Parts: sequence; C-alpha cells; structure tokens
Amino acid sequence: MEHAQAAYQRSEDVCINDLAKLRSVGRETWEAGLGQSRRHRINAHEVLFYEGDTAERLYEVVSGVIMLYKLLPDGRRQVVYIVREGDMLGFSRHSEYDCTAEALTDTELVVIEAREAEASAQMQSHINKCLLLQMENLHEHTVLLGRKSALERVSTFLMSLVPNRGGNGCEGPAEEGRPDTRTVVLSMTRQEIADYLGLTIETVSRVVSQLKKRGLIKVEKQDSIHIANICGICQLTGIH
Amino acid sequence: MEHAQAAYQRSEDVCINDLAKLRSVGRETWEAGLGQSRRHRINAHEVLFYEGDTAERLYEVVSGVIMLYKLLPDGRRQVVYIVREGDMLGFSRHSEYDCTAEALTDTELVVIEAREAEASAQMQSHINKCLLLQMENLHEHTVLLGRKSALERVSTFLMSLVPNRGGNGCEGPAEEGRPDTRTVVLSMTRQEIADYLGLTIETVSRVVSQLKKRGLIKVEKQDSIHIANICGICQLTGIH
DNA sequence: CGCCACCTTGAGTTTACTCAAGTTTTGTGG
DNA sequence: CCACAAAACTTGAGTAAACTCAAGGTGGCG
Repeated sequence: MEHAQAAYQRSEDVCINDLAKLRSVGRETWEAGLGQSRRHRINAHEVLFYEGDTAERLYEVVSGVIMLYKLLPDGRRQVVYIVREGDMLGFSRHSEYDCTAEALTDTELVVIEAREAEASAQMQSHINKCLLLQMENLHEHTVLLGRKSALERVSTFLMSLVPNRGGNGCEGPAEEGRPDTRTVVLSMTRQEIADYLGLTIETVSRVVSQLKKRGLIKVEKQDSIHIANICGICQLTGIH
Repeated sequence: MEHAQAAYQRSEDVCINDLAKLRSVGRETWEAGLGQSRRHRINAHEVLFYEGDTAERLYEVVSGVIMLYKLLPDGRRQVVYIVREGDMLGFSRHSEYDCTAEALTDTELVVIEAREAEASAQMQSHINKCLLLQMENLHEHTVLLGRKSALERVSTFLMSLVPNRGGNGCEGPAEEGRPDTRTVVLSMTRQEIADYLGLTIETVSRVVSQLKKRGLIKVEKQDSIHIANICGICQLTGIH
C-alpha cells in the first residue's frame, strides 16, 4: 500500500523524529485519558468537513493524508495545509471550520469531541504542540508563496517529501559516494499540487518535465517520483 | 499619537470585538496569576528577536505593531505575520524562534518567561486562543499569496485595516446614505507592505495610484490613507 | 481494448517584475 | 522657520515569468 509510506512523510522541515515526538506525548497518552475515542475512516477524495460547518470535532490523522483548502467565490482554490500522520485538523477559533478538509488518500482518523478536548489538560497540551508545528509550516509556506519561483516551489515541495532533508536541519547526503536518492509518493494530483503551491497545473507539469530532462528526477508513476539527486533538488529550493 | 489608533486595527477578518474578547480572558486574568510580569518597550524599527535566537520568552503586544518576517539567503524577505494589540508573538516549537520580530511602530509589550507560561493553565489557554487566531489569519493570507492579483492583495490589505469590515462577517455600509468612509494608518512603508503581500514596492505603488485615480482612496500622508468608498475597495478584494 | 481522467506540450498573452529616472516627503541643522 | 539631504515613493519603458487556451498524449480500469 503506497500510502503507508506517504503517511510517514512530513511537509516542510519536519522530520520523522519530530513526529515520533509528537506521537509519544500524543495519542497513546491522551487516548487513554478520554472516555471514548472513536475512530473514523474516509476514502480518498471524500470531504471530512466543509468550510463554514459547525466545528464540533477535532481529528488526528492515524494514517493517510488530508488537505485543507479554501475557495474564492469565482472558484479559485488554495490548499492551505497538508495534514499528515500524527498531525491534527479541525481547530477552530469560532464555532465554524475556516477551511474545507478533503482526504487525498484513504485515511484513518481519531475523532475527538471539542468539549472533551477542552476538558483534558493533556489534550490541550497535545493540541498546542500541533498548533505550533502548523504555525511553523505555515510560515515556511508563506515564504514559498510570497517569494519563491515556480522551480523553487516545486523543488521545495519534493524536498518536503524526503524525511530529514531540505529543512534547516538538513543532514546532507548520508555518506560520500552513497547514492543520494529516494522515491517519494506525492499522493496528490498535479492540480492539487498546483493549488497548494499557488501555481497552475501547466506550470507544475512544465517544472516536473524540466527536472526530468535535467536528470534530477524520474517520474515512475504519475503519483510517484524517484529523486535521483536529492542534493541537486535541494539546491533549487531557494534556501541555500 | 497616530499609533494609538493603528494599535486597535486588526489584520484580516478579525474585528475589535474579537480582540476585546481575547483581552477579557487574557492579560488581566493571567497577568495576576504570574509571579512578576515585566513590561518592555521598543522603538519603531528595533528588532525584538532574530530568527534562530533561543526562544525563552513570549510577548503580548499592549500597544504598537510588530512584524514577523523570514529571509531567504539571497535577501528576499517575506513578512509572514503582523502582530497587533492583544495578539502574541514568540511562540516556538523548538528552542529557537522561526522568524525575526521587528517593531513597525513604538511598541509596548508584556514579557512572559516561557517556563512560567508552561506552568500556568490560564496562560496556556490564552496562548491557545492566540494560536487559533493566528492560524486563521495565516490561512486567509495563504489564499491572498497563492491566488490573488496585485489589486486584490492591496485591497484586502486596506480592508484589513478597517474594523468590522471586509471579513466574512462584513457588515456592509452602516446606513444608506451614511458616508462609507474611513482613514486608516498603515504603519508600514511601501517596502514592508510589498514584502507582506508578496509583491514589489513598485507594484504596490502602482496599485495605490490606480485606486487614487479611481477615486476610491486619498493618500493623506504616505502612512495614512483615507478610504473614500469602503464598499468599493471591498468589492476588489476577491472575496465577493 | 477502449474510454475517461489526468497529464504534457506548444503558442501566444498578460501580469507583475526589473531597471532607471524623477518626485515627494520627512527629518535635521543652521 | 527655512534649506538641504536622505529616505521613501512614483512613474515609465522594456522584459520575463507564469498564465491562458488549445491540442495531443498517457495510463489505469472496467
């Protein structure tokens, strides 16, 4: 199942270690504390909730990937966040969700009633950690949308799918001579990637083709890209 | 003092009422709970902390305006958030700040030691509220950066300086025949606005000139714009 | 095997950018 | 209070990056 792998990958500069940390003070702890913790499964492309829906529940992603997006009245869409394993969604300051949540892959969730979350200190602390993580990711994505070129955006996106690389704590290639290589699963269509990166589908496609021509990547399936030279892609992200 | 007014203005769709709410469950409550709550003043253009500094303190803005920004190695800058009265800054997931914080105006802050914040449940709840507010603002700004035209960006920015207008809960003009008018203080240079909106200084200047020519605004001082037709500007934000 | 959704590529256009003057505003010292 | 300098802003001309529109290609699934 390809999504099992995708679920371990984090956007931006968050690595597997961070997620492990999140989990360790997370579900196992607070799940026991709550009266009942329901599980919920949804299929790829199903909507979990719509912008404007009454916000009664929080969710933690156990496996799979969810995107949060907002629409403008004329149909323009912006994907504002990608929620991966260990991360949460459904936060709301008012009584309503501010984004629509749609599954990119088949997804398993833990459902948390907002009332219960408020009552549990452990839960509050866990929510806090997720909010801080999301804030940092959003800040980084703001830089991407405000200041990066199409090539830099797509390269940054690809690097975000490589654990332990591309962020500020980038480790560089493991060893001299070791192949600096990895296959990443996008779990998004070109249109969804475009709406995430603030580009058009054609521009995303052209940049991917360009990276292919340069020999930096191979497109194995539409959904699956082999990065032949991770450092090479990293050099294109604008952060070096 | 022009900044006293600016301090009451909120970015995005947050109105004075929201801020009043934040404050009411905020400073007065937790300030009493903490051992000592220090105040700190900084002047316009002073840096409160740099990206990468050890994150030992949180701050709440009592008066004034602070911008958070990130730099790319080649000097490109993106302002990722504008912190106004009642809002907080200095959150960090790791031990380091992820953005630089620089004062746009003379600013008064409450200083909160990170350790103390962790110990106080009231403080945690207050932080949570601020994080949720900031998340919503960031989501909205993500749409602006990813999907809006220059005209829409500048119009959205101007509307964000008009309390109770321009957001989802926009009230529309108060009464038929009442002048739909307001003077807003930018408290940012054209360059800072450009770096916030993901544009160049020239583009910001051209859009402002265009709005002036159309009779929708008057530029009273560089820093102060009279909006002659609030609804007219609101129509240009892309949210209608 | 053929259809449908998704993706790619090309040609032409548009928006915002860059570069280069000029102009206005602001702040300072005489 | 005025003159001057520095900073900030505006405007124009030309360019480039990404967009739109339009075919055509590819691959996954019944």
